[in-house]
Amino acid sequence: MGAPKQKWTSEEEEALRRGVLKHGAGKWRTIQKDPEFSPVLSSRSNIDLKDKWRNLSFSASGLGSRDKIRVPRMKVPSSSPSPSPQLLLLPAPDNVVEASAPEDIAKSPEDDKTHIPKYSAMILEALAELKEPNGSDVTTIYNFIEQRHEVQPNFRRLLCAKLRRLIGAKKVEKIEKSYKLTDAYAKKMLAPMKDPSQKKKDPAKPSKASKNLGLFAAASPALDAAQAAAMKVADAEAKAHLANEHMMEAERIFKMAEETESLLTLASELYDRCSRGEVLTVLQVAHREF
DNA sequence: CTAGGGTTAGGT
DNA sequence: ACCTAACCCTAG
Repeated sequence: MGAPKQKWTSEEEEALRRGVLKHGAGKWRTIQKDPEFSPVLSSRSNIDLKDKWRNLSFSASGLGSRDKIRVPRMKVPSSSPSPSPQLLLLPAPDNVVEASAPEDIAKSPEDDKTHIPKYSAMILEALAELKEPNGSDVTTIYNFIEQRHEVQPNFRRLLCAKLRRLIGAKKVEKIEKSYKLTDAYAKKMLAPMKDPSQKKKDPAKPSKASKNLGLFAAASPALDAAQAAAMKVADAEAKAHLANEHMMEAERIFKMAEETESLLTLASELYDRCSRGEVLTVLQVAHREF
């Protein structure tokens, strides 16, 4: 009657996404009361947030006029052609950006010839997309990465160590208790938009995903990436839910790994500081707390 | 307060 | 006619 339906605006959606990244899915009241989002979400209740997030997650992973498999229950078929029945596969191959994204972003030819797997790439990616002017705190970064990729349970500790290294490499700077990309490095990332092989995605996008994505893609390329991120988030959410049991097991291992990890972090930090010319004694290090 | 099932309005 | 998104209700 009075208010037929109040459709969600893109600002509200964006605020919701950022809220989930910052506080985690399920903390609807917290998100709604956060001064960062409350102006945008003032007309939405915590329940509205929850429902909207449910819709977003659903259409992102369910994606489908082709298949209406809502909750696909894989029963480990003995003669299935699919080699990995555990993960849900999207029917449309063209909109799967997959983990190639982080590599693109953090591709620096000459910087570290040593190891540095893709974890640092994930961090840079997270900072680039969160792009908070005052930097993002560790929890925000952690949540972002944890929802987008599946990480080992001890990742939080690794994260601190990696951040220190990135600061040393002048790619990241620390403000108060938050981290952000340095201006110099942020520019380097924005410049190359990859070669023509990237091109446009298939114009024949399946169903309504294109409706939502199209809005943002036209506005800004960065938001486009954020959209892709959001889809990954939703996907990761689903996986995380399914992998709940595995996580409990992982938690047990985490307990064991934690002590080992402390040593690794210590070593990593030592290496970091020594490589910057600091002279440390074992005693100094021993007095440091974790 | 949140999660989840259920209901209805709007759009194709 | 069917599908989705917003809204509502209720148990935990």
